[in-house]
Amino acid sequence: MKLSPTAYVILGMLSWGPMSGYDIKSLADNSTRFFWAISYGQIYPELRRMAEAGLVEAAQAEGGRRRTAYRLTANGRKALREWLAERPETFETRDEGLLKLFFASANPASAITALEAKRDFHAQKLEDLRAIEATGKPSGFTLRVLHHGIEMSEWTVAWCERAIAELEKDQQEAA
Amino acid sequence: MKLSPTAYVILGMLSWGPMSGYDIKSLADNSTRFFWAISYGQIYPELRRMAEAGLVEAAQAEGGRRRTAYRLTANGRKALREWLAERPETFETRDEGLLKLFFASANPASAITALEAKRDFHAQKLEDLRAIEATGKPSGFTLRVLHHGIEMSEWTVAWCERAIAELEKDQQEAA
DNA sequence: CGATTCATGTAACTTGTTACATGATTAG
DNA sequence: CTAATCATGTAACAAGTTACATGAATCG
Repeated sequence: MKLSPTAYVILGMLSWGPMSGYDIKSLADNSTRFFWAISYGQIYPELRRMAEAGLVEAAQAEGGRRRTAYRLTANGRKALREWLAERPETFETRDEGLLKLFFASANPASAITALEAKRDFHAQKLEDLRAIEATGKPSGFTLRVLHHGIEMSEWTVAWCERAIAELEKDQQEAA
Repeated sequence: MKLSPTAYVILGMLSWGPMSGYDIKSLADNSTRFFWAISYGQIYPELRRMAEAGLVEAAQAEGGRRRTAYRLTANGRKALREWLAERPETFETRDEGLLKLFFASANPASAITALEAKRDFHAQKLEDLRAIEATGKPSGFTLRVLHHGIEMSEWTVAWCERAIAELEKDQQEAA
């Protein structure tokens, strides 16, 4: 059975304990979203398919709210472990800021706007990641990934600042 | 008329001079692909739609090979300039290496494999970008974007090396 | 003359997002 | 009581990839 990388996000989350689709989405919005976003439109159909394939099973339907928590089956854990052992292949970036900077000769004034937007985006991301760090929850591998995000965002903000300063200097010299 | 970011890649390329769909694809594979990839399945239908909308027009159908080069119309240039002036919003990453590292507690030995694959990917990218730099073609904004890619790749390769070394040290201490 | 490159195009598929609908429970 | 949160789900849409088909021109 071939699963999409997104299905493995679900499997990975369930490896930490039983969870509902809602829990998975909430967790993803505070963690993997920075390097692998997922949406409800994927989660619920995928959970159902994985249940049919025997990779996950309903864990509880306890009192209170209507809610289905899923847990990994032995097959599900095996599928996750096998996927983890394979070399990752997807490393994609869609950066509209770099794209606009790249074509900025058609509108040179837009270059600084694009860089400011890129800087602001990563500054916000940095703030979000530091807030997650402050909760003290991540440890081990997840903490390492968090630190990657923090350091990368710091680097990116600094790069944007530097580029903006250089462009502004160019403008002054041209004037 | 609402255009997809990918359509603006085409418009941006045409702002440098008339080009065929094939030319656009070749150029993109040596430049924007690192932060905004496009495929033939988008280019040809998009060129046709933009021609119908009056943003581009066929420039030549000169002798030799069958070939349609397009150039920007005044409206096309205007659309490009307006898009450039808007704040960019899309900054997305899909990093399967970080994803596997994030869930590596379910298979700890896989962490180093994932990091090595990530390192190798960015080392290859660095090599590609340096080869482009060596052609001496990029200048101005495109050179700045190229340098962003080079510096970011260097940073990433170094980060991976460091993380691998730390994980290997952890393993030794555990043994 | 055979391989490569130039060149265009489409169909099927995969993937993912957005918006909406629905309704229970809980906190203030 | 009412707003927020918990919770599930789908339909329509948007975007993009892959594989394939076709064939001319050029290079060795």
